[in-house]
Amino acid sequence: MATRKPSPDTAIEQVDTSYLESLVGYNARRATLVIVDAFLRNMAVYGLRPVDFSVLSLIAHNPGITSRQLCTTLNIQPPNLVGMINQLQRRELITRRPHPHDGRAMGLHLTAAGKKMVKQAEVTASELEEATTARLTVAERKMLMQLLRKIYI
Amino acid sequence: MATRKPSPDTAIEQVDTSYLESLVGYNARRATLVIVDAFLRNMAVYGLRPVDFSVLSLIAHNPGITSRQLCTTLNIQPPNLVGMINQLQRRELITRRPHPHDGRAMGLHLTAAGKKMVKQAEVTASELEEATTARLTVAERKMLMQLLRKIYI
DNA sequence: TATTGTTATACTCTATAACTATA
DNA sequence: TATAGTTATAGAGTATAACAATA
Repeated sequence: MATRKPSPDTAIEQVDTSYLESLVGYNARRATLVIVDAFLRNMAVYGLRPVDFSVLSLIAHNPGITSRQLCTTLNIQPPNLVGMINQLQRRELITRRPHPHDGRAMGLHLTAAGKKMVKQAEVTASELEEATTARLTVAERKMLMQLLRKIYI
Repeated sequence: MATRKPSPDTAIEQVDTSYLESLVGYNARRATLVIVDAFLRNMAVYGLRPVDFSVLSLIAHNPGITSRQLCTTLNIQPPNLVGMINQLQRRELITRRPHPHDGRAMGLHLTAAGKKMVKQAEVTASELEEATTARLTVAERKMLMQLLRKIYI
């Protein structure tokens, strides 16, 4: 029979994480890290990090969106978006056009190459969703997202 | 009637995030950020970040745990833990004692002050759990953690 | 030969202050 | 006066290489 009560200066064989595992935040963070890791690996072929994918996808579904709107939607500080947008433009995935009503702003649009990449990347993202939630049923996956939204919305 | 189909160079009034919201990763990350933000605010009185709290709590429930075990459990790189441990020791919340079986390692233990702080901090963490999951029933909260664990374990 | 703890270091991510041009 | 976009910069977080002491 193994010793149960840890006496002073006893080595820990198995780490007890039961307390941390009783916290939603701990579980949410661990799950997020696993998904982000898988995302980084699978999106590397496109040269896209999660944030780049989010930006491109939002431009795809919102042609003409401004940098400011991207910042608000994705919780990015404006100075931190500048470099990303410049890089996406240098890679000829997006273009900047004058905003129709606001001379200060620029509307962001995908190039043909950008559209093609987003299309492919979204397919990869879907496959990734399947893989990371492989142990969940369709109903459970839906339920999980509903519960998560109840926290952040 | 409002214009429905966005023509070239049309301003985006309302950003359509429906695609991103269909991804588990996006929802998990957003929820995690909300919880971490709340955690940072509420734990500031103790001078503890989430990682400091996790470290102290693991030492509390696993007296004698080594740095290496903390790193493995929390997915921290050993060099990045050194500073945290030093700081917690300087704050007289933990002590390092020789490991009983391994001369290379040090067992980590809470001081009386450390035990007192962990006790209080865990109460605050519980209150925080209540607040961040206020829109979830007890059953939903349990379900959420089970579903998250199915992703990361 | 492998592992624990450590130092030094670099790279990424995120945040703030301040500027310009337009509103 | 306020906002969009930008520059410069600082701080936090995270990663790798290499070392001494011990297994």
